[in-house]
Amino acid sequence: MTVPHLTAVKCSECPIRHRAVCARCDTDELDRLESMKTYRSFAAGEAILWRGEPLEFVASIVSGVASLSKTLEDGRTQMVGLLLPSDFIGRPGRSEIEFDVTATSDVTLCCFDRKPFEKLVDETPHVAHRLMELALDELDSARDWMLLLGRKTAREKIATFIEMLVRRSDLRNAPNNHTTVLPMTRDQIANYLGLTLETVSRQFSALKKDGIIDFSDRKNLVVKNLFALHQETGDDSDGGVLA
Amino acid sequence: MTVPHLTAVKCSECPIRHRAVCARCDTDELDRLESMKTYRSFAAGEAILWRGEPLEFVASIVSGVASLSKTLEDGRTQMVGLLLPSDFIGRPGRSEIEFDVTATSDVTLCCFDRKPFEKLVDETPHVAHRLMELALDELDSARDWMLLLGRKTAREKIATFIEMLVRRSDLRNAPNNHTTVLPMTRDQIANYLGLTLETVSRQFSALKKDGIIDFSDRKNLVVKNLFALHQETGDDSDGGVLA
DNA sequence: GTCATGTGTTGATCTGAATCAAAGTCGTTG
DNA sequence: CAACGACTTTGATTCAGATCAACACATGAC
Repeated sequence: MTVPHLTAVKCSECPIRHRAVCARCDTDELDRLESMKTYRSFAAGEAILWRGEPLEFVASIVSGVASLSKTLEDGRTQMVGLLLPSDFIGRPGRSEIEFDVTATSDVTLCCFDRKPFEKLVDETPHVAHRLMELALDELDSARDWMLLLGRKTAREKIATFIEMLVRRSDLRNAPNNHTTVLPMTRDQIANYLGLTLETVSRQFSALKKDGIIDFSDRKNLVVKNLFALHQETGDDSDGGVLA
Repeated sequence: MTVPHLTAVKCSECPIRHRAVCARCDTDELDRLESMKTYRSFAAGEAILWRGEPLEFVASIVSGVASLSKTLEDGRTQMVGLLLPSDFIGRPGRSEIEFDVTATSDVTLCCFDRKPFEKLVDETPHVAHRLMELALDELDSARDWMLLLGRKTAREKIATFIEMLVRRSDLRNAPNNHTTVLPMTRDQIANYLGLTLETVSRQFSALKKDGIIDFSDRKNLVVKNLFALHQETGDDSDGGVLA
């Protein structure tokens, strides 16, 4: 899978250098970080962190997709965030989280023990600064998602989702014929968008029938017309001839 | 209006000392802050900040209620945040915001010019730390709201909203008979909850009929049974006698 | 007072998405 | 390769909440 964030910034292989920590890659602290890191893997479906559990480490996604979700007492759940490669898990200064973190696909994390990581953060203001930026970015995207959940129709939700995937996974193609991989099942997409899996499936079928997207298989998606994604129903039957 | 946050922390009158800046109130920096502050007022309905506009100041709400909202091209809008007295407006290190800020009622703000405020923040790590905490709090409540918008029913949305108001406005009453003031119109509540104003009105009526809440007038609300707020429909007709 | 105007309630109807139900597709394992 | 399970599609039906519409109730201006 392509990770534009990693190739965009020329720096060594550890993702945390890029998104979470280092806007100024030539400092000493990075060597300290480097010596602290460990890798952990989780199988698809496995829990990474439970709500309320003490937070032992911070981490950066190396590969795979993880999700943040909240659950009501009766089992209804809503994803509240999606973590793609190079994204950061962690709450500077917090020891608990308010949501579950689950591996959506097989996931590899690059982890740092929380305590020494926080010590490092406290001692290097530009790293703290970078983490604040990340938190504000998260806040902005959470608010975008609130608009989606509260006011968009099923088709608009799917369109926004596809557009987000294209934006994050495909930076080099021509304006049309973008390619993406759906990183999750219909059920998980439904949880992310505040829909049911049936509605997600129907909307994909409708977009396909309208010639806006196409599937080579269940996961691999071609967007044939990015602009039309955001248009009305594409009810193009042209008003057929009188019978 | 009662502002529990202000009375809970014994400190001088400026709200920014309490929520945004100062967990350690005896430092010199506060005097610098004190000399920087100015007050601004906005009438109900007036815009405080527009999306994309350069951000000239940070501020703390002294009185009144303001809201953050996002709007789709066709006019559908969704509130993405509600600012009550002592809440903070501002994005350390950012010069723009991604949403509109509007005065929901008449509002008074305690403002600080952004540049000198940020200088102060850069020079005093514990203030930066406090701002990070605020950002993470915001993120947590944004995610709670995502669960509400994506998965809760109209009744549950109203119940959660009422409970939030009670929690923030009324800390000293007995477990039942909590009192609150609805700080906004039905229409604004609907925008906050991802509903229409008619649905909001109907749900209030239903809760009243079920004896769970009561209105002395349109704005003043008594919660007679906080627990029952979160129960099922309260369809208590008991299965009447056979006709 | 009465006439606007903004706000709130209630009723009737419609509709988009949920729910219920049945098949179809793919990948895996024995 | 057959049989199983996980995932997906599609159809029929239902229902919560939206929409459309009318009226009620304040408040303030004149």
